[in-house]
Amino acid sequence: MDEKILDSLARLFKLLSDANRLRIIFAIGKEKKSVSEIIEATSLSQTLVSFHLRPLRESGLLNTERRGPFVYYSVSDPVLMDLLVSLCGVSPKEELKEEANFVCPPMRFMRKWMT
Amino acid sequence: MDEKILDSLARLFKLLSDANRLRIIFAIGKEKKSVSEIIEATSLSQTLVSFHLRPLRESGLLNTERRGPFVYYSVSDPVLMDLLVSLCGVSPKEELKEEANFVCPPMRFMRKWMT
DNA sequence: ACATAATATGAGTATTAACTCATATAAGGG
DNA sequence: CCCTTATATGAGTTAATACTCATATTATGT
Repeated sequence: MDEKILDSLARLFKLLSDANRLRIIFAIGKEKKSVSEIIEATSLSQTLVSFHLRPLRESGLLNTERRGPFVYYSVSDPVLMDLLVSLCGVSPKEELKEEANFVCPPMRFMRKWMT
Repeated sequence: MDEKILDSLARLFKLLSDANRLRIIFAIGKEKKSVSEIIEATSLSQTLVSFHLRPLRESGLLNTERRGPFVYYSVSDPVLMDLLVSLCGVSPKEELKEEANFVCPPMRFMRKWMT
């Protein structure tokens, strides 16, 4: 059993294990959102949003693109968004729910743990 | 967007976000393993194993069953094991790999993040 | 009842992660 | 060049989590 793999799996789960980071990811959804928009949507402080954006960006879960004074963040892999929407049964944009309704066993398992 | 759901999702990810807890879950696999066997398989100290078993048990991810002086732990939902095996591409028992090879998008996404 | 093996737990320490504050950098407009 | 807005970052604090040690509990055999 390779220790490296366990570590990287634990790292991925750790990135997703904070409610504020999840809020931020949900706020971005499948669009490109500037930091200001994320702050507005989440009601978190600017510093806290930037603080959480860092590990999400550095791990590669989020992409950035600067346009003038704004930095736009987006979820690198749309499937991550589908996965979270599917797990939570709630989408920032209602129409996302359709395409996100995964019915494979892993999804069913995880959904069981949502209260 | 319901805050409760985000919290419970974060909690589930948190349970899976520690490499030692993953080691313990992998050590159990799809069988029933006594604490002694888990200690032996993981080379972690007795106290540390019991320490990590507690939240896994209390959250319901693991089941317990006492037989004489031994307490046997098992993974409550076999799909969790499939999910982890599928993500890591490594199984304690080789034959598990077959049935664990999920090809749905969420799995492909997560697998991308394993180094 | 005592000795031993298996497991759990309370209390303390240490490490890490989350958060805040002040300040820095970057861009655009006057 | 200065001023304003947008974002990032270093340093410090607090809070949570991982770990250790000593000891408690539960069960079994004698």
